[in-house]
Amino acid sequence: MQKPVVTRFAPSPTGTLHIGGARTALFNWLYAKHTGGRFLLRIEDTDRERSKQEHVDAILNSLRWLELDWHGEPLFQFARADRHREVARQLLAEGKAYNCYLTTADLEAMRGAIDAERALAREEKRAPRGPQTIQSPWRDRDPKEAPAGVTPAIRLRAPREGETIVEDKVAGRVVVQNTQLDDMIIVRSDGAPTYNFAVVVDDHDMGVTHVIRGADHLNNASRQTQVYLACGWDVPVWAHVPLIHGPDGAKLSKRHGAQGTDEYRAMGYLPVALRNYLVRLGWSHGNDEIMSTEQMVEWFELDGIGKSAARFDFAKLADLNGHYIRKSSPAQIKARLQEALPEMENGAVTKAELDRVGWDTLDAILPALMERAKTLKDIPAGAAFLLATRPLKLEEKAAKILDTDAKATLKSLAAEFATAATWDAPTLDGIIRAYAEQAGKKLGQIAQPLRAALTGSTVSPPVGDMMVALGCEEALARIADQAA
RNA sequence: GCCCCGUUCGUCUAGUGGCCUAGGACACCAGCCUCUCACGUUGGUAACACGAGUUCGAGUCUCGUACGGGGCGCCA
Repeated sequence: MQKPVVTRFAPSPTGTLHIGGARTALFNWLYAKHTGGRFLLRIEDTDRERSKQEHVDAILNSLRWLELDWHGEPLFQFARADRHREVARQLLAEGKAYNCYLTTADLEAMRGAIDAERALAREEKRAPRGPQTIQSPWRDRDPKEAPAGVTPAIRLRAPREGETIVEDKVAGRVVVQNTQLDDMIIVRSDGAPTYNFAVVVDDHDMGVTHVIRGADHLNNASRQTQVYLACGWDVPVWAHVPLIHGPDGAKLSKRHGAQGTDEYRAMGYLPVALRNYLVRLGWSHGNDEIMSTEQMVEWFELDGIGKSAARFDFAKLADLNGHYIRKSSPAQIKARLQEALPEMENGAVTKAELDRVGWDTLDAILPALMERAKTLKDIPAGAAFLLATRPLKLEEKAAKILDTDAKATLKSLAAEFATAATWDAPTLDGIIRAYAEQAGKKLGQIAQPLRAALTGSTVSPPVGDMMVALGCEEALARIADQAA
């Protein structure tokens, strides 16, 4: 029987959840769901300087927001240092690792010598001589010769001949000559286990069967393979996912606008849209673009992952987001908005305003706003006319529309509206249409001045909807403000 | 510099030797719908990096070149 699949996401809490990390987490989550396996979380907090609890919280929050649930409690890597050292001791006892008494100064000197030889070789147009990696003499030296007072680092006794092969589900078969790999340090001289070692021990202990992570770790995979082999453990299935680049093709960075998942929330993107966008970045299932989470789970396979890096395209994300906003219920959007508004630009002010007048004020116009929104930000922006106070400030174009003719139209229209039997959109629309017909004018000649008077703008939801949202009194007052 | 990886429309991608006069989506352009905007809808512009080879036949296989990315720590 096939072992049940165990995947994991292992972020370092040195910042917020990077959008690339979000995709990695999504892929791991999807694959676990797809195979009926488990998705685990491990916090790689061994960098004591940069690891912060606030970052752990931020990452966990982003994962929850994305609705990527993990199995059990997150494992903290730093807390497992004793276990890592124990495995290292075992390797030492078996002769698969050794104490290395090289000092930092020694290493610098050796690297300097290698660089110098390489430079010389280039000049003389010949191949560089001697080892091209750090080769510790302590690999073969008698430990009795150890200098007094120097605490050793522990190095893995890696094979110096042959090759190390990584069978990657995405990259394929990656072969690295062992001469390229030095004896990696697994425990530092201060007793702290190194990343490439701790990762292997943890993944093994957690029972991880599939390591799905960024392609920036592909080189690490060969080193880690050597650790697995030394320990006599099964090597997991590797899948190194190509990185996400910014729109200009360079590594996604601050300059591109947003790297943190929390920033996308603040920009008004829906988790369902972000998931759909992210899953199509580097993975495909035929020509399917829009897919439900259920479909993603059903379809997600490792061999659907592409080999090349993808550029982030905000326009496509926005399109997807608009789609999912339209598919949501007004209640869902209202809830999302309440959640995200405090994080948005000027959102706190808008939220205070809406809290004051009551969120129900939005109800009449929300569906019309959702129809037009690309991000949640567009909702408060589109509802701004509701919160505005008379007399309205007119945009230049709006002022232009309100010429003498238009003002006269508004005046006679106001009288018609005052007779409305009920104040709802169909009735009001009916009045507008009847008036246009009777006056022999196009609808636009009536609706545009109305729009200008109601909003001070030339762009808005349908006027009928807005009049209902504003209420009879306010709507008529705004029309009267602009009427001749 | 060394090692590893990649390269199909502007972008994300389909494509696993003949179904490709290369398909879809976003973006863009034009039309329709229409009270503006948006939605929807119809159509359009637009790509196999380059060069050799294998083959009856190559976007698909091989090699080279160019370009891009990643990695070279007692960081993670």
